Amino acid sequence: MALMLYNTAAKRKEAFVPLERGNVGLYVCGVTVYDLCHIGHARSAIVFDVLVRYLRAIGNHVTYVRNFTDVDDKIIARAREEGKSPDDLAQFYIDAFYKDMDQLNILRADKEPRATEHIEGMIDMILTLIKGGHAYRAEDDVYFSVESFPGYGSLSGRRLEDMKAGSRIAVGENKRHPMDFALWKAAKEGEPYWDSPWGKGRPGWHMECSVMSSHFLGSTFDIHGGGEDLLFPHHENERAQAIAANGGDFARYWIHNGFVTVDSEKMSKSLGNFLTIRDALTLYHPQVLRLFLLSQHYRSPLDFTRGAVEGHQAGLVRIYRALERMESVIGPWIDNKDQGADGKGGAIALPDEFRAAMDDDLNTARAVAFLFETLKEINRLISPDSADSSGDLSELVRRRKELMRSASVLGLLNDSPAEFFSGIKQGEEGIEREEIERLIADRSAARAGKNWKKADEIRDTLKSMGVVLEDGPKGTTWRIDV
RNA sequence: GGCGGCAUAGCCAAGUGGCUAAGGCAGCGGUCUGCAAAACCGUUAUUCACCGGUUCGAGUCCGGUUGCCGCCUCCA
Repeated sequence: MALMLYNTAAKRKEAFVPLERGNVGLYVCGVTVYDLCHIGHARSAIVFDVLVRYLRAIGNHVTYVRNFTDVDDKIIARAREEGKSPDDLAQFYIDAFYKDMDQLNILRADKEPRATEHIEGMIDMILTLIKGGHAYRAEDDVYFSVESFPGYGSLSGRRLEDMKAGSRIAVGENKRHPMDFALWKAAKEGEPYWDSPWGKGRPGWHMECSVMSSHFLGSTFDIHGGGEDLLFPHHENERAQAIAANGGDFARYWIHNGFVTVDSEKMSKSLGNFLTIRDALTLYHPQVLRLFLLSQHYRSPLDFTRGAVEGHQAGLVRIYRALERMESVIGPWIDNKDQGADGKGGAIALPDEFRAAMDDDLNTARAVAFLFETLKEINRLISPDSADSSGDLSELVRRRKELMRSASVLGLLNDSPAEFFSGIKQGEEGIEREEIERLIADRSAARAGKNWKKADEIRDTLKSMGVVLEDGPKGTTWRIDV
């Protein structure tokens, strides 16, 4: 079994072989911190979170680098609007990023550099590019010369001639070629700046990723990821300038996740369908969102609709109910040292079917299907009329281990059933425990007297309060309807 | 205009030329239950947008048609 990944650069699935056996370097483009993260950021973060967890689960040591873009035109504009300093604004949204991503059970990267921490490195790279004839100064700006780099366009499958021909890009007065892009931008009045050989200014957008990825992972490293929209121009430019400056191959595998649409529309502020993670979390439990976002292949576009998400909520509730029942049969699930995908050590044992799905370009949809197949087995084993239920529990223990280990690689089922159900219940504050218990006691008395009419009335009353009853051999239990 | 992607059941969705087209949600029938709920069992696509072609064999490959979407400008 070997992990196959779709490499955008090759336009096909390739066997993933790291540069150094057992050691993987991964760089993912993070966010520009000028606003709250939306559901599309969540998808990207989750996809690469799962990639990291899986790479570790199969025994790799992973160095995961994810940046924050904290200097940028949008940040400057937004800070000005809010009367804050760009630094304060950036810090505010970095904090918000962590808050949202933590809820979605997204692991921290090993290195989380900010663009502003690497300005010197960027200046050095620009100097190298100028020296090598790949960049030129135009007044106080510096541009990269795309014509100086023979492979320009190969990553995104574009040809310079085509782009020039159909170009909607205005030819900057100072640019030699319309596709040339800024490496260094002179600061205008009132903008943040750093001193440089070209005067006060700030780096162009693509610089940071070239510099920071090379800084932490070397001039040739294993995987570079990001949203598909970053392929061009960002990744194309990032790669061109990095290779032009440092040599090497830059990233060997390029992975791009597909977009999220909301009700079939691309998210945009003008359409008013810009769904932040925060808003989504008021509607759905984070685990539900996570399951939904992993329920289709990462490269496919994903349409966020209420109906689709709620379908997955129903499925997740079913899994957690089974986990709850298992707790009463074989005790709570305890994390063993050898389980979980956060380990730094060797591979963990994963079911073959799960591995086969994940090895196939992280087919999380198939991996999720495996979870549900395992769930069915588990339910069968603990079903009251199951032939197996009386005797051997080792099969159940084994199945649960398979389920939980697989789920942990997906970052799912990390809550206990109790946590999950208390998290997913809505309107619980309006419900009085004592009142419910009293009604149930009344109903039990009625049932004992075979007064079914009264018993059913009480059940209906509770139902209208959002409480569902389950009569079992050990009495009546209740839960909040979800 | 250039480049790319997608069309599989009521809905979401997997499917890497070849046994009976995964899985989830919803629905229906059954078991269990006083009745329910939950769980289990069964059931729900002779067919994969449409038309051709290649092949012994195609949802899977090729060409065309239609429809939807993305990138080419900041974007996960």
